[in-house]
Amino acid sequence: MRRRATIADVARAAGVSPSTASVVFSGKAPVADATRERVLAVAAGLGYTGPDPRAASLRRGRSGIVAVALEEHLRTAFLDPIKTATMDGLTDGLAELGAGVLLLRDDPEAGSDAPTLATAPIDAAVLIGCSGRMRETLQAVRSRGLPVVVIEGDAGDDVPRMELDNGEAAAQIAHHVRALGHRDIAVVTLPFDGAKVRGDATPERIASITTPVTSARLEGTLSVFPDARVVSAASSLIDEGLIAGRMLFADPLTRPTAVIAQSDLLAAGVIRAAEEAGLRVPEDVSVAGFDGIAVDGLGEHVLTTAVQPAVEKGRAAGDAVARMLAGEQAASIRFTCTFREGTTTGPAPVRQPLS
Amino acid sequence: MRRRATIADVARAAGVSPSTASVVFSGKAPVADATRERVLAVAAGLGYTGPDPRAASLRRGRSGIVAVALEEHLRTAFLDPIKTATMDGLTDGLAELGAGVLLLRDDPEAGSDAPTLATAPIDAAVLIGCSGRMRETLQAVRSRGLPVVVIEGDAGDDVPRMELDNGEAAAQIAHHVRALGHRDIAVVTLPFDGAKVRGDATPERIASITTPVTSARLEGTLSVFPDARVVSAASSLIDEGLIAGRMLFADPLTRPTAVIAQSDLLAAGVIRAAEEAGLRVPEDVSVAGFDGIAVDGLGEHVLTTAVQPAVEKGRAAGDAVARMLAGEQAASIRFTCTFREGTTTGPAPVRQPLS
DNA sequence: TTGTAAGCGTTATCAT
DNA sequence: ATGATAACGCTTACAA
Repeated sequence: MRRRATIADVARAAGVSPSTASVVFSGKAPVADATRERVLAVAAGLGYTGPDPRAASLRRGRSGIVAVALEEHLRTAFLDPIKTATMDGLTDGLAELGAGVLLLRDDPEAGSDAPTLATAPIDAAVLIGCSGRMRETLQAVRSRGLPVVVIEGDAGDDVPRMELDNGEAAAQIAHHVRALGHRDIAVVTLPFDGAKVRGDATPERIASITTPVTSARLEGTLSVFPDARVVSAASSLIDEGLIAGRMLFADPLTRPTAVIAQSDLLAAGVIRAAEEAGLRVPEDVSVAGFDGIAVDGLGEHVLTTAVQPAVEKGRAAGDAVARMLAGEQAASIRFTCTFREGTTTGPAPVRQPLS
Repeated sequence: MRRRATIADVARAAGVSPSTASVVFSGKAPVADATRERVLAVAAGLGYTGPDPRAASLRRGRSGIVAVALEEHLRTAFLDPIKTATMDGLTDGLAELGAGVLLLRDDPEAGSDAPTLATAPIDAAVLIGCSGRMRETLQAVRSRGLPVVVIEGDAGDDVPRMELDNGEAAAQIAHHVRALGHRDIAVVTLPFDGAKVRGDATPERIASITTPVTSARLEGTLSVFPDARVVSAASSLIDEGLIAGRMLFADPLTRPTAVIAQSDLLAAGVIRAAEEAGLRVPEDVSVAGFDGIAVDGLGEHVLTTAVQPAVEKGRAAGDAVARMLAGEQAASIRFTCTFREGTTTGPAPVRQPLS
């Protein structure tokens, strides 16, 4: 087989100019019916199935592709209900714009030549959960002049952000817990950074948190409970909450009466750990989450949590990209979480005085 | 601001040829350190951040992007645990190959100019759950000479397929149910086609099923229970199973003693419907699923089901694409499901004779 | 190690 | 309604 036919071949065989043939396929200008028929017939005969998208996108300066960069391994992202809900809204918003979604990882393995924000043929980028490490790649994208929108992250003041009132919502949960009489509190946090460290956090480590969501929620909680014990999880998974919960409930004398988890999945794990330790929720220990998703395996419990508008966040990001691509300005949007009191928090138990 | 700097501008300003500048960025040939430094410095000065991916991909003939086409709306796909598991394996396999994943819908709305298999700058395509409608688009891709792999679908004999032994596994479940003494059976199927019709199916409709998974599993079941009542669901969701279950359990006189659902989610819905109708599972009615995923809200039940290797399926598809891109042949693979007996199937209840 | 030159396949512009 | 032509920005033989 010879080389693939091009639009020039088709044009020549049909006895028209390349521009006419091009127009037949793009429909961007009127063409005589007879001419179109002929071109199409010739194209079919040559096995030409339409313009090469690579060439078209070079010429047009648009590829019709928007990158969605995730901080973590894609496998992890798909497991996170909040991310999928956000993606859902996002793909919706982008579809209206006529763009496809290219899934990208923030940090492709060094050796791999997988596409990155800097090397992929994209028209714009949406970063989900952008933290420090992403900054320099981001710089490359921005200096290419491509629109960038950030969901739950910080990429500088001139990059539109779609974010939550994480601090306020976390504080609201904390207030609720304090109003119930709790004084011995533990916080189970989302990851501090890419390092996936697990366990009790020192003040220094807390000061060095690079993940904006983690630090905003933590600040909200600590504003109410400055002395809370802080334990970080390596990712937002039930199993991670389980591990953290086991740590917290290991010593009956020092265990908290309430645990504030930074995600519903973590909270579900903490609850499981509590039950494993023979503690009743909420009679012996209260547990609160964050996100407002449906969690598997919680049984009859309804989590006390902050419900976030995840789909709307994604859709708003898509809309912002569309606007920027159209040359307009796009503003940051701050979404509001809704506090939901469930059945997993209750009055603080009365401590037995040490006789 | 003037037009964006190109590699030619950089080369000129650095006093080298374009090819040298190109090599500095691609690293495909040795360059004197001094030269590289100079080029890089000049590039930085001009705000040049590397080759335009669109131009590079035209020249190279590769874009580094593989399309993953889903039949349904992305939102729906993400809700399906099997699809996410498959995507998980797939993105893994493709990452090794160094390709990005472009999420595509099979059937973009007519008005939208969203990219399609025919118009996106892709190097290959993976179709998940390809049914009839996708065929013609597919034709365009194949005649562009791009590798195509299909997961759970049929795109012609020369397109490698990653599939399950759906028929055998379904038959195995049916045998299990029959061995328990059941004779009054209902099947709750996955969608027949894109139409999302719901309810009792006529033989004609059954004959016209275009979704391969649905028809393969159904044939397996009918091979054991030729007279089973067949009810189709509009999609693989717990709520759909619930709707189907309500239909089945509406009339105590005609209700089946066992329901074979084509997915675990549907089975979970059927179980919920049974409990809603005051029926105990499995004492009054047995329910079996398909997939082997963890389902939310099943309580203490362990579903009797066929466990499929979803992640492996995806990864194998990624590997197949890699092989085809390397010019090798890729063969179809048929994965085997594992029957798992749970607690949702039991002996058929003894019918009260009508006195 | 660096330079020359020839495209990659398309589409926008401007005539005709 | 159609045609001629010039980019779009880069890469890679091949030559020096």
